[in-house]
Amino acid sequence: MDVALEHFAKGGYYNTPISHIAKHAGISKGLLYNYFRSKEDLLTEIINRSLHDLAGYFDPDRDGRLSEEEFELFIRKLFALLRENPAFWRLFYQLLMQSEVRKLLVNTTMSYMNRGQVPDSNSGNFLLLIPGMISEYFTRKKERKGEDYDPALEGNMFMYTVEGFIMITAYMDEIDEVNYNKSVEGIIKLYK
Amino acid sequence: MDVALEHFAKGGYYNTPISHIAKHAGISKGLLYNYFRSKEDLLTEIINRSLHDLAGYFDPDRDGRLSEEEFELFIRKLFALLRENPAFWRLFYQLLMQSEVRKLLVNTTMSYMNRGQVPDSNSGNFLLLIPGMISEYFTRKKERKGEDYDPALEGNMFMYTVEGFIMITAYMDEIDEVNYNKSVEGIIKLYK
Amino acid sequence: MDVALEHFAKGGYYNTPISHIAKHAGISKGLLYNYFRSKEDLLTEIINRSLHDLAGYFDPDRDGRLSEEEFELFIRKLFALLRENPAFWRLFYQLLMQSEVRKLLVNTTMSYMNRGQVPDSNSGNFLLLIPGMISEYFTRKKERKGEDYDPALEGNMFMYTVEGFIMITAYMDEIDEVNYNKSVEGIIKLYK
Amino acid sequence: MDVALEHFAKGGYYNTPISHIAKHAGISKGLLYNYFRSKEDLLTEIINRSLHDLAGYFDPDRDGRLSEEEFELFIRKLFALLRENPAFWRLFYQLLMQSEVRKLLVNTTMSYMNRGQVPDSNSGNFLLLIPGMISEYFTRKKERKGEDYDPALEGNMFMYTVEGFIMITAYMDEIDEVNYNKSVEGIIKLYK
DNA sequence: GATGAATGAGTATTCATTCAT
DNA sequence: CATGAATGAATACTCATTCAT
Repeated sequence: MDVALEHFAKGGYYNTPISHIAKHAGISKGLLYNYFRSKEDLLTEIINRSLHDLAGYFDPDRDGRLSEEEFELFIRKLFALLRENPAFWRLFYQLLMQSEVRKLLVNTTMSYMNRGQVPDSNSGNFLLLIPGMISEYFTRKKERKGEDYDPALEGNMFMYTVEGFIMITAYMDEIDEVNYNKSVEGIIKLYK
Repeated sequence: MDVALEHFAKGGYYNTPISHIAKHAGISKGLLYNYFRSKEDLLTEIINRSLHDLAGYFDPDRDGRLSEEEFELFIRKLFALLRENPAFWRLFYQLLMQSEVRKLLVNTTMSYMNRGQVPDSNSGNFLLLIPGMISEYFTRKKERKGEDYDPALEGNMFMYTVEGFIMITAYMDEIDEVNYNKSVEGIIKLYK
Repeated sequence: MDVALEHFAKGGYYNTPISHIAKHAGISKGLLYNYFRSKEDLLTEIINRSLHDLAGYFDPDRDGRLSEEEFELFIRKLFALLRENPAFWRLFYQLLMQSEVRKLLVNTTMSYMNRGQVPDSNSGNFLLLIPGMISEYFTRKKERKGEDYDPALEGNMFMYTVEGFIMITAYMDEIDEVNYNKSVEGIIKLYK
Repeated sequence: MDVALEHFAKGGYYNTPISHIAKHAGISKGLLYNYFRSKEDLLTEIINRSLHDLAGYFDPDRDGRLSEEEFELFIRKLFALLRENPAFWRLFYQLLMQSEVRKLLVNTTMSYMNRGQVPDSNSGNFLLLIPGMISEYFTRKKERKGEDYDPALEGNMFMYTVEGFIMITAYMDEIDEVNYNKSVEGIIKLYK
């Protein structure tokens, strides 16, 4: 699965032959098909594994609402995962960009991230997959910020920024430590 | 080309057979090959056409630097183009997400957007393709904003936000007018 | 037809698209099809034209037998034609080398060269297409040469040599005048 | 490879679809591509295999010069190979007759036949591929034959004859034993 | 568990030929 | 007479998947 992730992320899922993966993994095609029913099954397993890891980080106390501390923690964890495994994010976005695969992916992801709340499935970004808690967080924040504060706008701006940051960072050949840290702190400062 | 763009954007470039495009365009495969030398040529022509339209909007007075008005105009134009032809942006991002195609695309785009300035080619976002003027804009802005202002960070935050906004908007089934406008004004207000 | 001959000879009949010929001839494909019913028809016309020229040189007095002078003349004419239009010979041999085309070609050629005499059609060389007169010539020559002379062998050796000479000469980038002339005289001296 | 050789020789390399070969060989196209990377690769392997067999027969004692016995042996071996596998020679000549393929073929052959000596590459006959030893043989022969003997002419006449003999024999439907043997002995007697 | 030979449906591309203008 | 847009059958090659061993 690691080898497959790496090659899917680099060459694209449809462009990477199963034989190529088998060869680089040092096994035969036949054996690969003993473990995965199909190429799509292999892909699904890769996605699932990473989403499973991801799911653990959200809403640690499982009360369905993000405190300010949880919000900051959530952002830091998300970005930490990004740095640990950028190949996964490249694959993830690559699939998300293909309209016909996206619905499949969105559904799979939702079963991990969400507990029954169905978001507007038409928007393809990652954070909308866990929209309930996010929008609720910004709604609550209005109390701190006063009348002029527009929670819907702020929530969206936050999502744009995070989405863009993930995408850009995932595709950098190597990450500049200083800029990376400044960006993370900048996002937290602006939207916490 | 319109039919091809539509199908490439929906099903993915590699996943869309040329026969499928020909059929939906109501012509034969052979005729398609009278107009385009190859599938890749068709893709390139589609990209070029849209980039050509795009290129006209940057730096209207051609002095290589963005005034505040030009900056705002640039953002508005960019987002207007996004609404006019979201399919192009879906295709564009789809290709940008595939590491092996990206360099080709980046080079093509650069020849349109840039005048000899070579950006850090490793980051795959759109705005980095016109990086000179953007970073210069934020550097100049420091004079207005004072000592605490970090132009590098602000430039990056701006890029993340725009990138995320384009991506998310391009993939929405239909755009909520109110939210869309609020987002545009929000981005301008925050980063102009 | 000249353009076609040139390209057929260089690139091969099957490898040379009709469009390529039309373009180099400065006409449209459509016009070409006004003059020739098919690609094969074009080929046939080219062959016929050259064979027609060729046919005039054999057996000038039309008595069905070669005198010694006619034999020498025939060789000289044959080799002169070779030098005038080596491209035709390259095309001719090229086609002759393809078993499936050869029968067609052999038949066409025979209708020009021969008057009803059917040679062993299995041997693919040029001279066998006019075998009657040749073999008759060497049979008569036995009278001059005596008991040890084997007309069948001599006729064959003659054919091998001429065939090889044509083939090798037709494919030379440029002909060395001295060697060419020595070869011609050598063949005449040895087999006249 | 045997099936392919047979069909290439009969129908021509460019005219024989790979599917046709696979069908007659009783395997699928896919399997064929497990063994050969491309149609051209299949062709190259066929040529190489036969050239490999051929190469063993030249200059048996590897001293770079042909004795009279070696010369005779060489001719006999060459003609024996011709009878064993005429299809190969038909294919070989067929390719040699196509100007655009010929250089490729000449180079491949030379790496087998030759040890660094580069002949005039423009003439397309087989024997010129091993020209050094041949011309050297006839030069030496002058000592035996006296002042009037022209080694260049004799070498050429020899080549014409052999070339013509191979070509004509390779394309005969069936070989007449008596004529074949007489021709072999005739060539040896005339040029040894 | 492990292999890799074998398959066949699918895909990009070419090209002779037609035909309306 | 002349064009070139249009077609569709043919062809090399790929690759997910199966299965006997």
